[in-house]
Amino acid sequence: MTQKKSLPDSTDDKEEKLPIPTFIKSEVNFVRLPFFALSRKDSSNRTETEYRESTERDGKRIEILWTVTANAKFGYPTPFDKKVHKAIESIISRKGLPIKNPIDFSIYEICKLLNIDADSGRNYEMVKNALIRTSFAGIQSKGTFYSKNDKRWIEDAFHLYDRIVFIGETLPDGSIAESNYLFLSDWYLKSLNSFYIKPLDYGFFLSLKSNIAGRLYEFLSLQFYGTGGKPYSIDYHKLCQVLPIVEQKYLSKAIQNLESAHEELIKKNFISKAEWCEKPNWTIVYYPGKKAKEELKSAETENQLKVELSISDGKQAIDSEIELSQDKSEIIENLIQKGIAKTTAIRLANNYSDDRLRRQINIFDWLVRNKSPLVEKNPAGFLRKSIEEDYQPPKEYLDQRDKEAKEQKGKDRQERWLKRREKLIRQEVANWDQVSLEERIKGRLNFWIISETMNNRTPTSEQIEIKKKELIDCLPKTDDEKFEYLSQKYLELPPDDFE
DNA sequence: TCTATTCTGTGCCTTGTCGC
DNA sequence: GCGACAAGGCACAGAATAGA
Repeated sequence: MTQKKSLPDSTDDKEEKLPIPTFIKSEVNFVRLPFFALSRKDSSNRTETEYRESTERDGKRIEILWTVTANAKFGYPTPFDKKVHKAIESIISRKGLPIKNPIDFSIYEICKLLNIDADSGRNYEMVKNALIRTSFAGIQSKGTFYSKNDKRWIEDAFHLYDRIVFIGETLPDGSIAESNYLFLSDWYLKSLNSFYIKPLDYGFFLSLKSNIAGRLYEFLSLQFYGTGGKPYSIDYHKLCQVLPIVEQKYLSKAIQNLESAHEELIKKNFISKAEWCEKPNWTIVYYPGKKAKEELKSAETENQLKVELSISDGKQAIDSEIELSQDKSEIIENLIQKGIAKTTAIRLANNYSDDRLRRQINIFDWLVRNKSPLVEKNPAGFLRKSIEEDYQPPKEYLDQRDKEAKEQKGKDRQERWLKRREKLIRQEVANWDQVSLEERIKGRLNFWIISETMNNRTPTSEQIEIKKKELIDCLPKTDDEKFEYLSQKYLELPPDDFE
């Protein structure tokens, strides 16, 4: 077995390759709305694709509908059929406007454009079947297909191709076809001729390996034009309808299904990133990459695209500042560190107040520190549930918190007293000279007299004068000595009447 | 217990090779 | 040129497992 040949790659340097136009003219309605299935399996299971939405037009709320129905015999248009259609668009793009029916083409040419073996009879058959399947798929539009020519949303049932006549078959005028002829439907043809087109890089489209990536490229290319190059957000549900892909029940599956396509588009710089937001309805935010911006710039300069992009009042451009606040980000980071999944952490942060989140995180931390059995088996699960149900803190937690609070209060009082004490002492140092020396030693002198008297050594007036002089001589001279001296007067513990 | 994620298998398609 | 066949890829579904 040789290496599997990848899907046609514009970078392949093969001989006999037909010149591929850089840009092809893709009709906007068919870029915006779903038509082809994106997987073989899906196309074999699918009989219909329905895009339904409630929107407001002219002040009225209306239901719009786009349905693609497979022919029972030929089946639903497949991803390969989509590539064949893109090759048809490529052929059309080489023709000048106005485009007229029928479009003559060769299957050889299509095979070359698809970069598949043009000599294989089987490939010829596949291309033929693709064109037949596409022409048999029925479309119903109720306010979804926009006719730029008529400036209105149409209500009609039609096909993408009205008729396909292969070489040797009879043409509508009775003559025998000498080439293959494709008759485009009226609405499609009118739309192309009224320049309701989105130029797409065909080489880039072919280079995308994932069918979903290819579909996202054309869809987002249009939407980025609508947002003026700003990020574009879309609900997952809606995206599933417009691609179309099977809608998943779980977020992880949804992410998994789109992951490879997103990675490919990021790798090829069409988008810089695709961000999933769980709230409100699994929203995906697509940020245009270098390639998308370049295309946008090119379309603007050429003034090629004048479209009415909005088919609904759904998600539009969003500003970049959808990012979370610093507080929320810190909380989310904290929750993730504690073992909660990122998506859940974001959901919790969005649903509950910062106070509640912080309170429960504090209780959780306390439980962990105290090796509580509550957080032994499934700590992250406990934390999530405690936030969701706003658990009351345990009694021990409250008791300890009260005790800590009391201790803290005592410490704060002590600190405030020490500051007050220092202030009082410094004030007294400053006012030192306002008090006489006799007054300063009065207390000590009296204390000495009482002590001597109690010991039956009642001092004489001469002895008192000597002691008085001695005490005055001992009084401090410098400010520092005065501060030290006065410190003895004020205890370090706050007095009972303090505050 | 419910929800989400991961793993694995299935069905279908594409591609290349080989032989008639 | 054509058919048969094998290998690999892809989207998807369901079972098993982990997490909340």
